[in-house]
Amino acid sequence: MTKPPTIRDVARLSGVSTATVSRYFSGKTDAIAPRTIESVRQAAKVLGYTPSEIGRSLRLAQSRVVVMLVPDATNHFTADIAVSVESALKGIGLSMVLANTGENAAQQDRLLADAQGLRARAIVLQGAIDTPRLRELVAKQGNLIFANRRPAQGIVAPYVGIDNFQAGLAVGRYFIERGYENWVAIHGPRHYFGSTARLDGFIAGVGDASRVLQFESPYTMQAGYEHACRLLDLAPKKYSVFCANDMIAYGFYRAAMERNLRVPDDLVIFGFDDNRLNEWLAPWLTTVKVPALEFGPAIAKLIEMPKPGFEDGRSIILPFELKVRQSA
Amino acid sequence: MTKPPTIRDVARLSGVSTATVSRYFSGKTDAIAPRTIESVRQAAKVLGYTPSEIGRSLRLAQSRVVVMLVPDATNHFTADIAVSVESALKGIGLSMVLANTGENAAQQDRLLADAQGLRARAIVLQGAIDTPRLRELVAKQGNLIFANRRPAQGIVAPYVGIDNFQAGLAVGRYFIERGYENWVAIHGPRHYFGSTARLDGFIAGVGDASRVLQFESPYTMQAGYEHACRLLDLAPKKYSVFCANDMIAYGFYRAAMERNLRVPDDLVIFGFDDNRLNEWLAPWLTTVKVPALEFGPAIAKLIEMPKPGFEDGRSIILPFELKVRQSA
DNA sequence: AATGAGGATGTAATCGTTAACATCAGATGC
DNA sequence: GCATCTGATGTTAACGATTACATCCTCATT
Repeated sequence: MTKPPTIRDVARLSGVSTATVSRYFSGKTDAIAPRTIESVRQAAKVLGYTPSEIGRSLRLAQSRVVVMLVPDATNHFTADIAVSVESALKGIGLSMVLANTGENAAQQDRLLADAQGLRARAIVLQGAIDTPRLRELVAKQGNLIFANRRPAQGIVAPYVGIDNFQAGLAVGRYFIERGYENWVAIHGPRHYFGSTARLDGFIAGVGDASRVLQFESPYTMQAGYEHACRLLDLAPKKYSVFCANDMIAYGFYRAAMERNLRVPDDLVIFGFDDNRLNEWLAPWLTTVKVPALEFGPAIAKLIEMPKPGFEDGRSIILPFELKVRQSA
Repeated sequence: MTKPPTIRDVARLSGVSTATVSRYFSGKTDAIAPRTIESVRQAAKVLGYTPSEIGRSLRLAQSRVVVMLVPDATNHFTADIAVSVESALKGIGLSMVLANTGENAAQQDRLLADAQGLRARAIVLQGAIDTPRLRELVAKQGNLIFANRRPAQGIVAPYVGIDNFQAGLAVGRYFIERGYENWVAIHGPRHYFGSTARLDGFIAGVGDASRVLQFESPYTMQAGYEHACRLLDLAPKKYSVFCANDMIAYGFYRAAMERNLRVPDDLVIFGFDDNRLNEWLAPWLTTVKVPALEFGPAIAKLIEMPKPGFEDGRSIILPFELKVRQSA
């Protein structure tokens, strides 16, 4: 209704200068007389004053906002990472803005511009698409952090996440070790950095690219379902399928169920991420566990690091784990 | 690295005043000569200039940020609403900040203060907890919007969502119609406004409160699971269970599976929300469909509405739908 | 009593943008 | 030729906070 009280209103009411009020709200209380502190506190309370983050940001040329760009906020794994980051950031006094790129390069670039406009303290990208604008921003701002997928060749910026190649490798080796046949890899979109790292690792693991059926796929249940339908109807076999994430695996599984196929007797399915739904809704899914909740602290640490930390592209590699369950 | 260019830098480079540059970036281009437009455009591009949202917000005493407070961002239904709102807001030039209250009153109040500090254009609450601070804010700022759960008695603010009482009523009537017995209601926490509206509706629907076993529960799978274990072990019966949301229903179902109970022969389960996972992972779940994707446009409309819209607590009631599947 | 130290507080410039108002050049009307 | 108008652009005072620097006061010291 009425516009919010400013530092000046508080100063006037408590009979001090704006400088003193500012000191009070920036925690420099040991330089203020106790009586003054009390009177400022009172006045602020009476007026219902909250310092304007905007005024402060302008003055300090530094906002407390961190922008997180995600390809799909309804992906449970993505959401887990976002929650973890948000809560870690709050711990160091920062807010998180979440925005969806919808796996769309133009949309991503628009959002990057927005983030720049907000003078974001940092920009965290879960699944970035390689565009000129992105490269420009990395070079000029140097406050971008790549989460879960490494930046493309030639982009120097810190990365937080597992080693996707090694994870793919581990799955591939597991396939060999167990003697699985009819390998299928449903991998993520090629425009995502590191989306293919998993695939490359997997191929290195099984040791023979020519025997791997490869499909490029969006990271959705729908896509997994469709790939499965095509595959299972055209050339039914006992496939061993490595899916780029759990969503794709869910979709694949559903198609298999509809055809009365059983895991692991008629079909082997591997997912990736081990999002928290698995425990409840897909306790059958063998997958690679990525520690979603460790992203927040790692990213917070990176942001608090003095600038040089960004510039030399320091990264934090998290551990992964093969989670073997019924489907393999 | 280097600090970002300002409007002054652009003005200097293109040889015009800051006012002209400002006009260009606020879209008042029809008052500028075409040649000037071009030179400003060029200069901005060369410098990589993006207007500072902070400077603009300060000057306009109005930010373009909308804060959304959610009790649990990893709940898929919540995430769907958030995505819908975010995308609708982007359509009208606003950004969304997402924050988790973690179902915690103190945390909610802290976040409300943060939102106030950001001078948020609006604050959207998915599941608000009734606190003095909340009431104060509603009265003083008048820019709060309640989503999915109505505000408590005495709080006048717009609401977007279904009529929870009517939905509960429909479920209760369906129970009667189908002749279900052994009614159980696992309802949400009492401190959520409207959490009990569903329960009250349900009781009105079945018509006899004394025959309804009631449990208060957090909105989690874990909680649903635990309630189910206790109930099914202590006094096994063919229960007909109305869960406060789908998560609770998932947990309940898992416990039932572990005991080799089948739906609907040994057990009837109703969920609530019909989040998008159901289609893929829980195609058996009977539930009340709440149109998550309609929240965004509705909320955007409310925010664009001139102030009086807020003040008289105008609301948008969305339709719901009983989605009967295998579990009932 | 004069000096100085040091603690508490005030003054004022500044951050990047917008917009009301001022200015100015050229076109128009008489 | 002068007044007037119009369209393009410039000048400048905000917006709300922070902070370097200045000031003032009180004591302690000599």
